Amino acid sequence: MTEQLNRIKERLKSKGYKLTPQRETTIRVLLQHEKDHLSAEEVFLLVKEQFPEIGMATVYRVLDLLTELHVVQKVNFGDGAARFDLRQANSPHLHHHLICTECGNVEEIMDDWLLPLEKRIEREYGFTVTDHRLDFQGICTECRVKERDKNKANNKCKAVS
Amino acid sequence: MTEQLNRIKERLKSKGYKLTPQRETTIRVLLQHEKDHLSAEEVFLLVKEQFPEIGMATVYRVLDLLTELHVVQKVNFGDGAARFDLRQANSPHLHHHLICTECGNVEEIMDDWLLPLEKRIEREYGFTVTDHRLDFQGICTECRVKERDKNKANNKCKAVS
DNA sequence: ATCCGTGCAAAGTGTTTGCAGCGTT
DNA sequence: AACGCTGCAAACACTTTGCACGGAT
Repeated sequence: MTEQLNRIKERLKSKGYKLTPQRETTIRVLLQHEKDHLSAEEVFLLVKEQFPEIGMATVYRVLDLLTELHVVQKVNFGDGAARFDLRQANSPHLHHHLICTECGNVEEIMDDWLLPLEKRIEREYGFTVTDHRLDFQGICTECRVKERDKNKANNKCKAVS
Repeated sequence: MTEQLNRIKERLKSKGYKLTPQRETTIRVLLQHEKDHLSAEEVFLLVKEQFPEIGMATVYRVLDLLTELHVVQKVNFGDGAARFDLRQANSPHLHHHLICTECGNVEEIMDDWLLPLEKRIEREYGFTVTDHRLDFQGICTECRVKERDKNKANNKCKAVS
């Protein structure tokens, strides 16, 4: 984790960007919430706890910067706000998402399924892949159970009335 | 194409929605631009040509409706605006996208690569997949050529100065 | 002295909502 | 008369921008 932080600091410096307290705090927050998919506003609130003077605009600027440096990836799950996903250390593979359309929960899966496909795309389409994104929408286990129970209840009511 | 239109009309009716001129025109526009990935505003402008009184809000409402009916899918390529993709007739498979980060061009590929993965997700994660989305970002052939030429030019200049 | 980075407020953009009016049923 | 659908304008949510200030080089 400190190692990751150093790696990122290095990358900032090597591109001529300064490591300001705002930037460092933002990076720390992102590392601490590696598993979440924070929106800009969520990042802002978390950073504000440690650095109350910061403004939204700065957070947006830092997030843009980190996107440019490939430290995070901007993703969009369809709820109005962009979210930011920390990228894996030395790996070219992003994780994929299982997005539940009932409860909005997002689960990550880390399997590495797409490399063969990327090779094929390079070959067949002449397209150099730098990134990919694979999301599945559907119903998670919990919601399927809930849904089933609800239906049962409804049927009971219908039977009574 | 008329066949598709009828299919969609049927689906509207079966869910108790009316087929108004606004809705029909919007659907026609979407069918005519099957290959594009129109934003709400682009749809609006195209519909307006045939139906000048229509308002943006109506277009948004129709697009929401069609999303709900699984006629289109809302996608987001990261350029701020949602785009709407006509879904394939009787096929559960969506197409995938090759998005060029240089010129913004979006190419579609229709291969059907993900069905085995979906099965595996159902089995291993207990997650019922209803939809998926697979996009690749990278550099398309044309941009790679341009990039190479530009670099050549730059190097020439450096050599001169 | 210059330049980069910041905070604030204002502006911008894409999207949603409230509401009165209209046409069907 | 009730209801679904519409157009308009206002509201909204997220993001970007202009600008003056401050700190580091």
